[in-house]
Amino acid sequence: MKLEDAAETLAQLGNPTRLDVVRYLVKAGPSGVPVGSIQKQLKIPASTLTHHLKHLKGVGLLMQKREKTNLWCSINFDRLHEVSDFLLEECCSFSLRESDKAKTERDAA
Amino acid sequence: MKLEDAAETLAQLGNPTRLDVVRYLVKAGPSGVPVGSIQKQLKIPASTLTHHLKHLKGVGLLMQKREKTNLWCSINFDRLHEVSDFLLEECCSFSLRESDKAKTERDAA
DNA sequence: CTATTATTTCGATTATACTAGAAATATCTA
DNA sequence: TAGATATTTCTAGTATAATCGAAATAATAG
Repeated sequence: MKLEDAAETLAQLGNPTRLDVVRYLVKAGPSGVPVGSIQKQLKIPASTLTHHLKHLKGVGLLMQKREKTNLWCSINFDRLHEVSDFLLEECCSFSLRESDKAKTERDAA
Repeated sequence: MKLEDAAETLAQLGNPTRLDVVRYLVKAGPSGVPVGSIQKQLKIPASTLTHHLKHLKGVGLLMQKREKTNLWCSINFDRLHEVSDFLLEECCSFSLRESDKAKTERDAA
């Protein structure tokens, strides 16, 4: 994942309203939920919600599928994983080293 | 981690310049690097860099420690983990289910 | 104390994002 | 087709962020 893409995706996740939506969609699971359910559950005005969904779709975090009058929304889990992986690239080995240091210090005490 | 804090932290990570800094600090490891090194390596104007470092410090992603004329910067790995954990809370079980589905489909074929 | 290097503050410009009501459109059901 | 429900577009107000040069401050070495 390129830095610019990761930054853009993280920026979209960095809005409280959108993060709330994402969290809701994660909990909803792969089958997803209609736009209207999100709106009612999270109490977001319809136009505001549409605006945010467009953003999430724009960075590939959101998938949509129409069924009758409802538009079902679901999270793109792979994308979410890509972003969190970007955040942690390389860093796990370092934090392990930190943990080892801490452990070593405890052992020495 | 509270949603508001996660959103604020993600928003700070969602700027290309800052994410570049974070990536650089992650690679630098726990010992960190001086502000000036970041500035030269990533070619960010000093005042711009100070501005971004303030943001990163504000959400607890950056730790600083003065040593002679240099101000050493290092990433707070724990904080980075907290954020990525927030992104993935609950979602791993779902993506496992998806993997299981995929596996099931492969097995059936 | 002076010079040097490192970092921050100030200030101004420019651009972009958030929010949500009202009206418009889309999709279905009867 | 009419009526109901779902979703989007339009629009406008308000707020916040990114950028960086110039000047100011901090910390040290000689």
